[in-house]
Amino acid sequence: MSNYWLFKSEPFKWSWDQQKAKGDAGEEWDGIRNYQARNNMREMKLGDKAFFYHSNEGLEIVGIAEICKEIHPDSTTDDPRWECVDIKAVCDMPTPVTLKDVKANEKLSDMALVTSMRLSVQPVTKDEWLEVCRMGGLDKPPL
DNA sequence: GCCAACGTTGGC
DNA sequence: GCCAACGTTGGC
Repeated sequence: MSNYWLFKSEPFKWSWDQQKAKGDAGEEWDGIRNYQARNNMREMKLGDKAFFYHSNEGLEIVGIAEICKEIHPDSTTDDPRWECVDIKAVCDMPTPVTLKDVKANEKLSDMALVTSMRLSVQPVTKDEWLEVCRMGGLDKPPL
């Protein structure tokens, strides 16, 4: 059974468009220097799905990505503590789901996006996954 | 650009 | 091992 996640990115550093341009090759999700975020990445399995969220600007879930390489050393540092996964774009959210939308939805009140504001790599429950996909206009959510 | 929240570091 | 200082994240 696959699990669900959410990756935050500041679009002026690494945007959904840039991620999509990488296609199936995917891209290393490097630069994470937070233990909780790294620990979440350690749990990820090939094929797990994840929301791609634009922080700072946009403040919305813009697309769905998939883990295409499991945990490995972060190539941007020699510090062995920091590891990461690779992800590739799967599809756009037909309608981006904004942070405002998430906060306004009672079903999503426990979502880490709301409760752990600063965590940049978060777990998403299956219920949350389905609800956000529904809000985003995805009739057939990737599972 | 501000600043609150919160994670990390380092002195003791 | 506590906790103050400091740095970073991210919403507003």
